[in-house]
Amino acid sequence: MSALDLDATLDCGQTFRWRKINGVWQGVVEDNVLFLEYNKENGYLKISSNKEEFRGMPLKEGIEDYLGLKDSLETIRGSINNSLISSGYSDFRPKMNEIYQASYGLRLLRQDAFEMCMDYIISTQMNINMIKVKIERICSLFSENRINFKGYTFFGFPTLEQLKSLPAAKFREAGLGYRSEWLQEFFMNVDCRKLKELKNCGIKEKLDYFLRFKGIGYKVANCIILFGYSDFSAFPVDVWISRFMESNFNITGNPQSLFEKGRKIFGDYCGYAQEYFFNYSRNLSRPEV
DNA sequence: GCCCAGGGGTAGT
DNA sequence: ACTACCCATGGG
Repeated sequence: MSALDLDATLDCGQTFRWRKINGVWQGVVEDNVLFLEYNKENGYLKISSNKEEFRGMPLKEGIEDYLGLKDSLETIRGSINNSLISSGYSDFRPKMNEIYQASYGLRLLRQDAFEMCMDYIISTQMNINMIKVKIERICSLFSENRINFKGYTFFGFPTLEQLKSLPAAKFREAGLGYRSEWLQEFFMNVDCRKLKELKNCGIKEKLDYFLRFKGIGYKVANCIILFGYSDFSAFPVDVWISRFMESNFNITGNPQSLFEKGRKIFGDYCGYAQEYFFNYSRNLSRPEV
């Protein structure tokens, strides 16, 4: 088993439907309920689910894919380091090595693009705990998606058809504020076939599609592309990344220009670097996970 | 009461 | 292209 930091992976702002209870991570991924327990000493990952399979794969194989365990962290870090050198930023390397240490075993999940669209439209100007609560509130509107597992109740992620049936007022009731109309319009206008086609497209084409929706700007679009398509050339810039780039690398600018700079400096795996930065910065500002 | 959160739209330069 | 201001909600 390759190196894995399950706590960092499931609690670094890339996913919102996981919670840790009595040492066990409980999560909902699409319509799968998953319980994960990781033993750091012997590297054993205990998996339970309401289903035998995950995304058409045997459970173990499917979860290892979901967790990004097939990513070679050495390859990724090598690529980032090479990019630092070729872009003329080799003086960043000591700081990067410190960050690698702090985020060792953090992996980017293979998540669903449609699910990420809703999650990150909601995420606008909200903290992570609030995002989790709001998403859960929307999911629980559909009692037909209820899944009972090991004495707990979960809700599978709603389909587009289900979400289309919600008027903006329903989102208001759920406490989504000014994001309500964005969500309603998104579900009315999104093209599921296009979402699938984008898997074979470059980041510019993906950006071009998502930026047309109200409520999706540069940051949200990059999150969808990074977390929903596992396109590691995306580089979302939020307040944390913005502050991090300035205080550690003395790089300033608006989010769009930081996106361009991040891509140039950190290269093909800048999305991985970005998540290391986010995890590193956020851990410094809170006492305990 | 204040400030802030994985920002974005809009109107004004 | 850049800036200033507003936008709901809830927690510290």
